[in-house]
Amino acid sequence: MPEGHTLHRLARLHHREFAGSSVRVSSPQGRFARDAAVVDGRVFVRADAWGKHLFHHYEHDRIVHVHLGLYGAFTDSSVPMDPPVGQVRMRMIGSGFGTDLRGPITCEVLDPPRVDALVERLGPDPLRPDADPDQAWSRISRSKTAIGGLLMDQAVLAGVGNVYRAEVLFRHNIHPERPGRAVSRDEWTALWDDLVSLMEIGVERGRMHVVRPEDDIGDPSYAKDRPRTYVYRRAGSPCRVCGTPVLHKVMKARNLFWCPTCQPL
DNA sequence: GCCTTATGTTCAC
DNA sequence: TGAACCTAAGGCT
Repeated sequence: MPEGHTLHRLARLHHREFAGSSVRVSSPQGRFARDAAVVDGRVFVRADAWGKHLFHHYEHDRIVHVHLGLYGAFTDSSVPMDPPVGQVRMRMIGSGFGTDLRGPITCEVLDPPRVDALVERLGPDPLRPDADPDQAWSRISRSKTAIGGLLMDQAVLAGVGNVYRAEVLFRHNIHPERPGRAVSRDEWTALWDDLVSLMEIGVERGRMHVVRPEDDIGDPSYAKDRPRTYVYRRAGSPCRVCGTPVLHKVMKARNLFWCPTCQPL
């Protein structure tokens, strides 16, 4: 589930497993081969994440930038690793830990100025301690755009994706199509604080957990492999709070879900 | 074996 | 606004 929490969890894992020693980096599939050769064998200094972007900092100012896109994923294993299976864009082998990256939308080597330029285009990330929610508020409070769209705009807020978008708006009884400037300052503060805690839980558990215990009532048809949610992917099912069928529409090519009773316009 | 689906982004029109 | 793109899994035939 590559929303911001996934990338921060990966950054934490990669930092723990790779930082401080050299890493073998290759591209079994070939598409990252030229860049892999640049960092192969260098010392891995640190990993960090901003929004949905992951950065591996190697010695001598070379940074591997990864964006998972819709279905990129890392598969971890012990060392020695088995021969690569499928389309492995990047293989990393450390001492005792290795990982394969498949299906990212971006995997490239950058220098520090290019990383700075990239990060400059991103809004505050609720998972970063230095994040300033006022920066997002200044955009939201002046915008006619729907809050559901603004939360997904990485230049406004970095790291929130379609699931957190739907769930946090439900938790605060805000209709996703309400204009940003019709969101009050207090509502925004509450939304931000909630995103911080929900996404931190996501990092800790490696899985989204957004349903309050008192609302976590049975839903036997719910697929095991997706997070238990209030509205995301629950179109037609009764709202966990009021029982009204959850609504769905496609908005700007993304699936949007909400409860018309709990989230009146 | 083929079709659909997905938590995202970018580019063309 | 729609299409394209990166890949794998699940449901279907």
